[in-house]
Amino acid sequence: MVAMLEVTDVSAAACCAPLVREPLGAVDAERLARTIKALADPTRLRLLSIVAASEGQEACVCDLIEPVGLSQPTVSHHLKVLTESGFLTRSKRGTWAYYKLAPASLDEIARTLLAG
Amino acid sequence: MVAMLEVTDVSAAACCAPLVREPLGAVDAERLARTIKALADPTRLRLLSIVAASEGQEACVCDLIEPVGLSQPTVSHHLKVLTESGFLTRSKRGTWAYYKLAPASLDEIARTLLAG
DNA sequence: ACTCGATATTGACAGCCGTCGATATTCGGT
DNA sequence: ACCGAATATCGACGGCTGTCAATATCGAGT
Repeated sequence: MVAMLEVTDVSAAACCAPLVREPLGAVDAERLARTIKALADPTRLRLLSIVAASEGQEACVCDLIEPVGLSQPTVSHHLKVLTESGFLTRSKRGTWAYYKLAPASLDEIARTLLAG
Repeated sequence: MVAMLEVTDVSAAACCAPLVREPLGAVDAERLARTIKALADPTRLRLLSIVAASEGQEACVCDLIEPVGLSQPTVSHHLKVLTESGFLTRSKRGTWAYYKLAPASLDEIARTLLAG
C-alpha cells in the first residue's frame, strides 16, 4: 500500500505582498485564494469562532457538534480543512481530539488584506 | 418587461463581532461567509490588486482583461461579484466602465478577522 | 481480548461556481 | 440612422464542495 502523501500548505496564511500594493501574480493569487477559501464557509467561521472563544482557545470535537447542528463527519471534515490551511492545530489527548486556534494565522491574512 | 431587482448586500463587508471574541451566530456567519467568498477566488484577488495598484485605484475593464488572461465575459462576471459584495464601485464614463476600490471594504473584513 | 465511545475516512449525491461562446445593450462617431 | 467598439447578460457545461450514512480506526476501561 502506497502512502499517499497529500501536499497541503500547512504553512498557512498570507504569502505575498499586501494585495493593494502591487498586482498579484497568478501563483500568489492561487495560494492566497486557497487560504481564504478555507474561511469562506459559514460553518467553518462558526467553528473557528467557537474554538477561539473557548478556554485556552481550544475545544474538542464533541463540544463543537451540537453548537453548529451538523453531523459529526461533517464537523470533522470542516476541522480538517481549517487545520490543513493553518487556522487550527490538532492535538489528541486520550480519545478526544482538541483543536486549538493557530494564533498568527488570522492576523496574517488580515495584514495581507490591509493596505500595508 | 419587469425590472428584476436583485437584492444584494452592497453594504459589503463585516457585519459582526470580531470573530474570535464570541461564537458567531448562524445568520452572521452566513453573511460574513458570503463576503469572504467574494475574495476567495484567484482571479478576483488579481483583479482587486490590479485595480488597487492603478492610478486613483481605478481601472477600466479593457485594462483588466489582458492581465488576467481570461475572456471578457468572465472578467465582467468577476467584477460584478466584487462590486455586489462591496469591494469595488462602478462608474461608466462614455463607453468605458471604470471600477474603483471601495476604500473601507478590505479594512473592514481585516478588522473582523483580527482579535479585536 | 472485548466492548464501547470518540473521531476519522469513504462513497455518494445535490447544488454551487468559474468558464466560455453567443448574443444583447449602450454609447460615440460618421 | 448606421456602424463599430466596449461592456453586460444568457445558457450551457464541467468541476468543485458541503452534506450525510455507513464504516473504519483508535484508545480506554473492564
